[in-house]
Formats: sequence, structure tokens, C-alpha cells
Amino acid sequence: MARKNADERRAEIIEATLAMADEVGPDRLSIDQVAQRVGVTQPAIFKHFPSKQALWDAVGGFVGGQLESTWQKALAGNSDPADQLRALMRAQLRLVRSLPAIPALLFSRELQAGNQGLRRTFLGLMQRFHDVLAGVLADGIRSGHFRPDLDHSRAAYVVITLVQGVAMRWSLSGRGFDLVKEGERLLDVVLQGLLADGVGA
Amino acid sequence: MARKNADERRAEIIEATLAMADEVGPDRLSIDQVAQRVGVTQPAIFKHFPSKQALWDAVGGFVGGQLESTWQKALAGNSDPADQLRALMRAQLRLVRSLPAIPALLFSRELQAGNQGLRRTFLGLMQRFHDVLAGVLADGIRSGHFRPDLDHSRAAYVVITLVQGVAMRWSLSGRGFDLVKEGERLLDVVLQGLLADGVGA
DNA sequence: TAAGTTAGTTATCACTTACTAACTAACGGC
DNA sequence: GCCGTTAGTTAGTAAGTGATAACTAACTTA
Repeated sequence: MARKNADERRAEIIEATLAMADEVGPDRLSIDQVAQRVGVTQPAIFKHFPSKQALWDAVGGFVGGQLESTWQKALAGNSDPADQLRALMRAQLRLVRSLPAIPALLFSRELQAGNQGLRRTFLGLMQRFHDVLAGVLADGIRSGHFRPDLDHSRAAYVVITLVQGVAMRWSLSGRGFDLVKEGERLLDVVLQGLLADGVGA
Repeated sequence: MARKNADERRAEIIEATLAMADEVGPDRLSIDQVAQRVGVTQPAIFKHFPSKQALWDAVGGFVGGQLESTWQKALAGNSDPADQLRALMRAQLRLVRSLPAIPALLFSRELQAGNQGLRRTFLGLMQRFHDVLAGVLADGIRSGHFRPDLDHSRAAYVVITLVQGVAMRWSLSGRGFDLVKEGERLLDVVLQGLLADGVGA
């Protein structure tokens, strides 16, 4: 019968949900599939989460927690502003690589339509990521590392867009390239800019 | 009874599918919902498409056709390389704005898991968009508009990533900003680069 | 205008879904 | 070693799913 402590089981279910969401898609994932993955009957899941939506709620909370804790570590290890940007991007992309359901999750109606609160959670996360990036950029502008005429908020959106875009392309392409490396390469191009010197000034 | 010509009805069904996919999500959309939108009973849909998957196939083909036809027009009207990049981005984002189901569609398992051929269609589209962008960039490098040390293929991926990323953020944020304008703003930042002159050389 | 074609209908099937009720057996404190 | 708690089971329900079969009525054309 292999009973387990409820906390442990909850974590196991959340993990299984993320793994299965990656395999079959968040909106197609049934409680029964999660249960099978965990090695338990379907109604057992409802002993730990009152409804499917509550399970998704918990999954979202878990992902959000992981995201936020990773940023702090990324900032701590670097001092050069460009390196801090790189570290933040790497941290974010590494998390996506280890939880590859995230991009699909963001577009799932399970979270979008069914769960107003969770939607706000994710928007809040994005906002905080923007603020962290904007802070790094503002420092770098002051210290002369970045262009003096740069709008730090807008530039932060550039970096966010780059992160989300490359994660999206990585997903769509069947994960056919090294996500973290590609992200770094793109960031390098953006740091330099596309225009020849003296053209856009 | 209001019968309609089959071609007309097919187009109507595809349109309704795209609209409903945006509202309820591609993976949650049932044939019955599409039928109701069209104003017809559920089995009538199967008179025009042999299966649900065939319907999605047709939807994908429609979207792909729209995408490709828009690029040609964008290139024709401009001569300056930077303007061509802007025009391509605007064209792509305008299409996403008019068919807002596209981002969610790309992540739907309906298309990913259920439909191998359609997946290849979309990857092919992305590849061709990359090639168009890379061509513009290569021309611009030769003519001195872009940095001589720029890798045109990599820079093309930067622009693609920017397009997909901003479309994604627009979707997630509840379409709370002007997609086309924001895309242009981000492209402008990328054209200039982030680094101060002389820092990254 | 009669006849064939076809866009539509109603009725139904087999299956999956989230969820519930009632029961069972493992664990932990005493 | 007893007993309450609780993680788990089996059995079942109501609603929704994609799809099919058989029929009907509107267009098309000879």
C-alpha cells in the first residue's frame, strides 16, 4: 500500500504534474494521468488537493517560488553590470530548462481562464523581474557601462522579451539547441547593437 | 435552414475556430463550440472536415499563408535596411494583433502532439522568416548600415526572438499595450545597442 | 420540373473527464 | 496492544467529448 506523509506526497504530485504537463500539455493533462505517474489511484489526488484548479494553483506557486529565489543568487555573484544581466538571463533560462513545462504553462487556459489569482501572480513575477533588470541597467548607466541615453526601463523590457522569446523558440524547435548558450549569444548581440558606429546617433 | 456554399462555410469555420481558440484556448476548444459560433449543429462541422485534427490542419495552413504573404509586402515598400527590419516586425506583429490566437496556437498540443506535419509547417515558416531577416541584415552589413562585425544569421535570430517575445508578453499581459508600437520601440533599442561607445569593442 | 448532389439535421455511441461516497488499512501517540 | 487519524482504495455519477448513421431539405442542372 506504500503510504506516504502528506507533505511529501503533495510535493510529489506537483512535480508529477509539471513533468506530465510538459509531456502532454497543461490543458490536456488529466488528474488520472498525474495519479498514474505518482503511482496512486485518481481519487487519491483529491485527498491532497480539493480540485484540479487547486492543484494548478499549487503548481503555479511552486514555479513562482523557484523563479524568485534564483534571481537573488544571480545578482550576488557578479559586480559588472553586463555580467549581472548575463547572470540573470542564465538563471532564468536554466530554470526553464529544468522545468520545461513553464512556457506552455504560461499559455495554458488552465491558468489563464480558470485562475484569475494565479494570472496575477505571474504578472507580478514578470514585473519584479523587470524591476530587478531595470535596477541593474540604471546602475550600469550611472557607472558608464551602458549608453548614457539609454532608457533603463525600456532596456529591461528588451532583456525580458529576449528571455521569453528564446525560451519560446526553444520550446517550439523541440529543444534543438542549448537554451542557455543561445540566450547568452543573443544578449551579446544586443549589448553591442546592430547599427554601425555613428549611423543611428 | 440557411444553407451555404461549402467553400464559404469552410472559411467561416476556420475563422470561428481561430476566434474561439483565442477565447477558450486551442486545447479546450470543442467542435460543438465552433459549431455554435458558426450557427450550425456539431455534426455539420464534420461534413466540411473529416476530423478535428483536419480542422486544425486547415487553420494552420490558413495562418501560415497569411504570414508568408505579409512578408513580401513589407519588403517591397522600403529600401533602407533598418526600415525593412522595422517593416517586417510591424507586419508580423500586426498579424498577431489581428489573429491573437496565434501565440497560444503555437503552444497548443493540438498542433504539437497531434499533428506532426503542421509542426513542421510552422518550423518551416520560422526558418523562412529567419532567412528573410538574415538577407536584409546581410545587405545592410554590405552597404555599411549595420556593424561590419555583425553575424547576420545570429542577428536575425535576435529579431525573431524579439518578435516572438513581445507577442508572448502582449498575450500574457492581457494585451495591455500597443503590440506594434512596443515592438518598434524594442527594435530601436536593439539597433542602438546597450553598451556605451567603446566599451564592448 | 424531375433527379442528383450536398449542406444540413436529429439521435446516438463509446469514451473520457472531474469529482464524490463509502469503505479499508497503515501509521503514531498513549 | 489499543485507537483515532488519515492516506489510500473501489465503485459510481453527471457532464462533456469526438465521431457516426440515417434522414431531410435546399440548391443545381439536364
